[in-house]
Amino acid sequence: MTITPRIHRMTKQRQIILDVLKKTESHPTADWIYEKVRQEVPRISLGTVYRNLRVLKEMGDIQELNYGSTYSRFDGNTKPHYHFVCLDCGDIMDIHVPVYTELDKDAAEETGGKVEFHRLEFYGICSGCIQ
Amino acid sequence: MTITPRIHRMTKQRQIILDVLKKTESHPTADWIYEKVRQEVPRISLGTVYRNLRVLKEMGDIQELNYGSTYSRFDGNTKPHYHFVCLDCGDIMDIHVPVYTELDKDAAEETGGKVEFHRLEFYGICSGCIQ
DNA sequence: GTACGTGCAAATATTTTGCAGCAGT
DNA sequence: ACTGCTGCAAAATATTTGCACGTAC
Repeated sequence: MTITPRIHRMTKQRQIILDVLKKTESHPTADWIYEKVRQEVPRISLGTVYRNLRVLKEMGDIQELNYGSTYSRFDGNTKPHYHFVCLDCGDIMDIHVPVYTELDKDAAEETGGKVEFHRLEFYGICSGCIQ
Repeated sequence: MTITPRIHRMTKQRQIILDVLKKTESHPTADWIYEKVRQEVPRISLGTVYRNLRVLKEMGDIQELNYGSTYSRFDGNTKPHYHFVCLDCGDIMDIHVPVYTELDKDAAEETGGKVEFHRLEFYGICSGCIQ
C-alpha cells in the first residue's frame, strides 16, 4: 500500500504558461500571464492559469513572489537570486549579487530548526524613478 | 497653497490594536487581531481594524508581512530583524542574528537605485516540527 | 466646531473549486 | 483506457470603501 505520486502531464496550456514565464524579464501577475497566454489559446480560463502556476511551482519550475502587495507575482528564473522592489513604481527586478548561503547556517543555529533556503528583497527607489 | 498633512488621532480602537500587536510574540493576521480587540471593544468592525493597520503602518509603528500566503500578517516589532517561516506549520518567528546593512550598499551599486531597507526570511522546518 | 474615525454593509480583488467533458500518456 | 486536465461558472477568501453618525483635538 504505497502512495503513488501524482503524475503531471505536459499539456499545451501548461507548456505555453511556462514558456511565457521563461521568456519574460518582468515578474508578472497571474492576470498578466492569462492575457498573454490568451493570445495563443483564446479559450483558456483564468482558473487553468492558476492551477498550472501551482503545479509548475510544486515541480520547482517557477517561483511565486508575494512582496508588498495583495496579489502574487511569478518568476520563471529558478536559480537562487535576490530582488529589488521599487517603492515608487512597484516594479520588481532581479539583482545580480552573489547569494550568501552561509546565512542559512547562522539562522539554523539560532532557531534550532532546519533551513532550506532564504529570500532577500531590497526595497527602495529604482534608477528610473530617481531622476 | 501648501499641502496640509493628515493628522492622526489616537482613538481607543487604534490604541488597543497597537497594544495587542506590541504585546504578542506571534505575527497575527488581521482577523486574529480583530477577534482579540473584540474582547475589549465588542462592536469594532473588521474594516476599522484594516484601516487602523494601514495607518499604523504608514506611521511606522508596525510592519506588514506577506510571506508565502495570500493574507498579510502584522508585526509590532519595528526594530530591524529577520524572520524564519516554517514550511510545515506555517509559523513565523523572529530571528536574532545581526542585521547586515552593508548588503544595501551592494544592491544599490548593482541597480543604480537607492536602497531604503531590505527584508530577509529563512524558510525551513522549525525545531518543533522536526521531532 | 472641524474633520478624522467608526460601524455597518456592500463592493472589490484575487484565488480556488465542483463538475462534466476533453486529452496526454 | 485511465486519470489528469480543461473551460465554465460559482464560491471562497481577503481587503477596501461609501455613507451617516460619532468623537478626539
